[in-house]
Amino acid sequence: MTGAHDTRRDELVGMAIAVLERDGLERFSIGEIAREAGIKPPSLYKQFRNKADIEAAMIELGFRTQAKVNRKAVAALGKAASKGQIAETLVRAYRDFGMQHPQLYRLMNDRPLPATFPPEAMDAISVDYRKLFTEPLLATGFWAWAHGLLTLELANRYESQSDVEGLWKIMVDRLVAEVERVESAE
Amino acid sequence: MTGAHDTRRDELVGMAIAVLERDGLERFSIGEIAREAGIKPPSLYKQFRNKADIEAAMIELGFRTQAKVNRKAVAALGKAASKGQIAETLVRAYRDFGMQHPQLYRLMNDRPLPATFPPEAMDAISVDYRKLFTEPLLATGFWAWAHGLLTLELANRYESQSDVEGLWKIMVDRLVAEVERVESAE
DNA sequence: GTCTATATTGTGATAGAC
DNA sequence: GTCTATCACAATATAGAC
Repeated sequence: MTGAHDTRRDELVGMAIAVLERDGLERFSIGEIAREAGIKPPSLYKQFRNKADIEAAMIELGFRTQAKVNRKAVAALGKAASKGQIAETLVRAYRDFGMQHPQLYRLMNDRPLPATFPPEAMDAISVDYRKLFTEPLLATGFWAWAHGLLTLELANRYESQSDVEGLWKIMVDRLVAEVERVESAE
Repeated sequence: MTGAHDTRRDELVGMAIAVLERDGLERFSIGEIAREAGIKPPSLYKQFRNKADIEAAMIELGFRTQAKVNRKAVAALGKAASKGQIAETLVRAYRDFGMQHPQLYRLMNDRPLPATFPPEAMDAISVDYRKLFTEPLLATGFWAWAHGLLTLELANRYESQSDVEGLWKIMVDRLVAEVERVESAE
């Protein structure tokens, strides 16, 4: 989520995400973003209209990053990868992203998106999943499953940590069976 | 969530939940709870230590209510109900509870539970699900799926509302197949 | 792009009287 | 169980100079 930035705005968005992860979604504030950037809070208003504007930019960067890591993970598999391998890899990447950016993941997914949110940012992700299924609804169904597993993991809601891997395995096994069933029928 | 109350404390917890649903998780406050109850904010501190204490009581009432509606829904099926019918009914009750108390559902499930949270409140729920499975992890897996479907529905994250019913059906069909497979093997 | 100064409002919380 | 009075802060945001 860090790296080279074209504009001051992009740079500040990256710092805002760092602050979000450090302080948590409920506590992160304009003031702390400014402190992180080494400036005073009013200076932020030259780049962003208000706090919601900052959050929208953070969410957008989050989705773009997610799309990038997905594409990279699948590309690393090579051309000969089966649909099942691709599916498994995408789930792994999804979980890893959430575990590495838990607060950003919450910001991105726990409430309705800003009304003005650009659809391209999300289309870049969903396209990865839909290729695996003939029935598009099935892609969304398994996405919801992964989302549920991940949010409960992030919220520390499983009784024992040792169960977590098994829970993901149950889901991935069914996902792989589903997409390979489709593949063999082609 | 309303009804007879034994103590002033219970009464205030019910009002706090009403305020939460009205104002939303991000905005609900001590001041608004007091206003709803027709008292001044400091009076609340005779019944609760602090805001976290109020939230813990709200969460606990939420889980107890959920356990109650689950038990009621299953009881309404009668003794002859199959495991599949019970499973389908429990999913319906889970979704309905979330849709009727969206903000409370978020409070209950979107972050780690208070460290001091009494386990009985949640055990009363999980017991309903575990009866359906021989493998206990499978119950948690389908719970996570329902949770994912519900949170995305509450966050308005599906492209079209018409898809929502289909998504739940995909999940319920697989759940029913799973528990009836177990039942027929008994 | 940054600052100082300031407005405005809200927040959770305590002390102590009735 | 309720009140008044008050604290101690922290929040987002604006105006206008450099």
